[in-house]
Amino acid sequence: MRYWLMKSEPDDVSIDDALAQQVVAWVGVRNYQARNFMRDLMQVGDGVLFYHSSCAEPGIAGLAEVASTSYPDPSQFDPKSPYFDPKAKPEQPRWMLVDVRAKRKTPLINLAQLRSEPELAEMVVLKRGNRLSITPVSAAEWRMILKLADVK
DNA sequence: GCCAACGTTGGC
DNA sequence: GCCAACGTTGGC
Repeated sequence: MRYWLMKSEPDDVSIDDALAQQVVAWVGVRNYQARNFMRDLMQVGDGVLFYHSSCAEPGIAGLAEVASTSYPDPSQFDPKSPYFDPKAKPEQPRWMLVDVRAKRKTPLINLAQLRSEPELAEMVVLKRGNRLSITPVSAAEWRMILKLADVK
């Protein structure tokens, strides 16, 4: 059982969209490290912090969980998709994804709040220059964030 | 295999 | 829109 932070642009898929759909396939990850997290480490039931990025109010916006093991991201094979990858072949896919089940919205925890918590100082997502869209979260960080979100 | 150029991310 | 930081590409 692991914990993760997964970034989504709310203009694309917000926590509200995810809750409405219940389960979303996490399409479009095109970074090998993030792919490897999904492919090699994620297991059904892992905790997910749903993070809004590239928007007016970046921060943690909800809670979710990993709902499948990994499988090929179908968008890599679709020439009409912005995520199309001409080098990917169905018999040898490059990009994998998992399904994510949205669980609940939280009061938005913004970056200033996250940075103000000494216990969260080592969070990967807060590290300078970090651009990874999926980052590991420790059990202690997870508990701290549930506390900040006032989740019992 | 090096590394400069280029593209992308994402907060501000 | 700016720009720092970082990943990827491709010529050599």
